[in-house]
Order: sequence, then C-alpha cells, then structure tokens
Amino acid sequence: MSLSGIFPIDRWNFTTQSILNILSEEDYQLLIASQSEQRYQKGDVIFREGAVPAGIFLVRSGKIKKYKVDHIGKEQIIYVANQGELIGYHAVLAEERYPDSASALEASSLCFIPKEDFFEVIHSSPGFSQRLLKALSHEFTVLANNISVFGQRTASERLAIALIVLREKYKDDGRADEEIFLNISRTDLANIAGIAQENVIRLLKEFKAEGILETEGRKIIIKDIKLLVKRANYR
Amino acid sequence: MSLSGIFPIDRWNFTTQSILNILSEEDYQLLIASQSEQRYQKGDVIFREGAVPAGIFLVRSGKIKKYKVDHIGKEQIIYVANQGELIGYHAVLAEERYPDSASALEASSLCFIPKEDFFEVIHSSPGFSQRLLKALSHEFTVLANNISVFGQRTASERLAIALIVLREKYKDDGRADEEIFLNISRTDLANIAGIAQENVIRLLKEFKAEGILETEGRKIIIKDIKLLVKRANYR
DNA sequence: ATAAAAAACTGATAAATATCGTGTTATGGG
DNA sequence: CCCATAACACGATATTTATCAGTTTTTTAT
Repeated sequence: MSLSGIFPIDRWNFTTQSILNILSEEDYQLLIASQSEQRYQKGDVIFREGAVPAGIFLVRSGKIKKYKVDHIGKEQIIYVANQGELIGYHAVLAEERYPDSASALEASSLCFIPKEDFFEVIHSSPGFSQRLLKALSHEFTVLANNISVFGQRTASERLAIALIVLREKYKDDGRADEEIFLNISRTDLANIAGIAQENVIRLLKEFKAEGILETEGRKIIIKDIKLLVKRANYR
Repeated sequence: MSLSGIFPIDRWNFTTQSILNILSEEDYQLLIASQSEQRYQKGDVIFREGAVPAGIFLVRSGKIKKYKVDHIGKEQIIYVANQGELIGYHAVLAEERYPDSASALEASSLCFIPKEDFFEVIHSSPGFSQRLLKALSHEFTVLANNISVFGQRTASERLAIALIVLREKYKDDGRADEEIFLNISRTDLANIAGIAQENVIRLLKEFKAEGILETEGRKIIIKDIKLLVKRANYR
C-alpha cells in the first residue's frame, strides 16, 4: 500500500528523489566510468565530519545514515540515504569539508565516484546541472521542513513522522506484503527524532497498544499507517 | 569587531553568502532587467506557503523572515534573509509551491524577478548555474547544521546561537561602533530558537546578568560576544 | 549450542521547558 | 500628548522529556 492518497508525504516534503531518476543514461555511464564498488558492514564509517572529500558515493544497496556528533557524544541523524541516492556531493559542490559523517545502517554497497568525474559530467552535460539544481532545491525544502518539525512538534509526533518517512524508505526491501518491517535500532530512531532512547521505547509501546505497529525483538512492523499518520497530527 | 578569529561561525556553517557575490556583472544586469522594486512594511507578507511562485525576490534592503506556521498557529522561523540575498528561488528551481511563507521583519525593499528571467540567466550563463549549485550546496550544509542544533542543544544554547547568527546579520546596519543592536522582537527570537517567548525573556535576563548583553525596552545590544559564544557551548 | 555482549525494556526521579495568569512598560496612531 | 494596543516581564504551576539505575531479552560470535 502506497502512501499516496492517505498521507500526502510528497506534498509535505518529507521525501527526496533518487538521483538516478535525474540522470540520463549517457550521464550515468560517464559518472560510473571509473567506479569502484565497495561493501560496508553495518556500522562502518564511509566518511567523517571534517574530512576533505575526494569524491561522491552512489548507494548501490543498503541504507546510509548521515549524522553529526555532539560535544558530549550525542548523535543527531540528519538524513537516511537509500539505494539509488548520492551522498557527499554537497560538500564536493560547495568545495567544503564534510559537514557531517556517514555510516552504514545495514550492510551496504557503495560506488565511489572521483570528484573529477562528477565535475566532468556537470560541465559536459548542461541538462545535468539543471536537474541537479532542481534536486538540490527540493532537498532544501525537505530539510527546511525538518527544522519546523523539530521546532514545533512533540516527541511522539516527531517519532511518528520519523516512522512514516522510514516506512517509505524501507518499503522496497524484502517482504511484498502490506506490513513493512523497519530494520533500525531504537537508538538510531532516537537519534533521528531527537529524543531519548528510553522514550522511543515507551512511545513504541504506546503505538503498539494503539494497534499502529507490532514489535518482535528489534523488529518494528508498521501495521496501520492511517493511525500512524493520525499520531503524527498532520492534515 | 568581526567574528573571525573569535567564533569560527563560517567554519561552523551558520552563515550563507549573499547571492550577489556569485553573480557576474552581466548576469546581474540580465537578472534585474525587468525589475520592479517594491516596499514592504514590517509584518507585510511577501508570499504564503502553498502559493505557486511566479518569480524570485532580491532583498535590496531590510530583513525578511521565512517561516512555517503550525496546525495550532505556532510559527517556526527557518531563515532570516538579509540585504543582497535571493528568496523564493528554491521553489522556482524545484518547480514546487512555496514550502514556507515570507514576511518583512522590518521595513524592506524587494526587487521582483520573473521566473522566466531567472531561468534565462541560468540557461544562458553556464557559470551561473555552477555558482548557484555551489551556493545551494552550502545553504544545504547550513540547514543540516540547524537540524543538529535543534536535536542536540538546550534552549539557552539555541538562543545563544540564534543571537550570534543574528548579530552577524545586523552588524552592517546603522551604528559603526562595537555594540550591535538587534531590532527583533522576543516573539521572533522565540520562533527562531524554537522555544517559548517567556523563556526567551528569562534567558535574556540571565544573559544580561552575565554581562553578555543589555536591553533597552525591545532593543537588544550584544556587549560581549566571547561570553555569548561560551554560552552557546561551541568549540 | 552456548557464553558474552549488546540491545531492549522498566520504573522512579530529576531536570528542562511550556503554560497560565497578571501586571508593567513601550509604542504607534489620532 | 494621550489613549489604545501590543510587547515585555515575571512568578507559580503543570507538563513534557531526560536521566539514572537497574532487569530482561535478543543478538552475535565462538
């Protein structure tokens, strides 16, 4: 079951497009010409905040979290990148160091693209930079939306919103049936929603009691997306 | 006194560049060819969330807030645009409706640029879209940074950070001396930092007691930026 | 299969922050 | 200049959320 028609997730600007959708076949071939695919285990770091970027990464499979670590070691997850998305290109384009770190949420496969190759495609394909502008502008909207969520929403609303967004990201994995299984730890959920891990557990218990979801150990299975949307308090 | 050397505000990615810096003289002339400058009083709305954009706005003078309004009427300020900045171009580039509203924080003068003119410059000047990509990528970094601030910082840290950022934006106004006067209401401050207005007042009182700032009615005068930075708990 | 480690979970308490009620001071229009 | 209105201010209280100090369950590695 898609969210379209139930929760206007696109209209509310919580999702971004796979970069592959904005690439023509030629551009894509050019981009991955000197590719080197690498596998990452769950928890492996792809790049660290402050490092100088040498290129960008295309997520071939798996899920990557982008996050910033606090002065007291607290982690805030900024974004979860899914299969088909590019990561690290903002820093390359802005000619800055990485403003955040990236690591694998689950076993993932990434394709490294040297920044020279990336710039070559940008320079040689005028259409590409326009589509990139469009994609970046949309991503900007998504992030701005997130700021308002943090400023205006309660802990339970933020968790509900995080679950809705994650459900979209996880729905293409595995199971073909209605129930979508989120393979993510309580701690990562807490670091996405910006709340304490213990409260994630308590809130998940509430959601479970309301029939929104089921849990089996670490597994979270979203059962009733409509109720979840109601919990998020959107309209 | 500039922040450089005291607080590495650029390194911490809290500021964005004026778009004028990335425009060549020709591009600039082309952009404002069919300009129509308009004056806005404090509080006047420039555009509203959900509207279809017809073009972009260049801030000639004054300050514009971009914000989202809650289901219960609470306002979250996403960004304060200063003289020299463009607003509304993300929506135009993404071909979306405005994701947020914009209104004047003080009497301002804006120059409207029809979206056709904007696209013409993008298409005709390959350098421009590249510089725009760079600017957008940097803005993205700034927003991502803000998300981590909301997720990781206490109310007083968020207020201190808001004051530091605003100080940079207000320092070119009026007075040439050291003390920078922020012409912004407690409510707007609250809506930037994402805290209750009463708490802004209480925290300002604390900051005053610590010698960080002075208040004269609605006026806020930053006296000691070093202490303010210490309050923000950055390093 | 089993031990060790990690993650999930729980209840009590503390801390942070919002809300409410009310008084006071600024500020802008007539 | 004065009045009306909005903004500022402040204490008391309620609410929300985090922290702490554990126990239990699940997962991982051998």
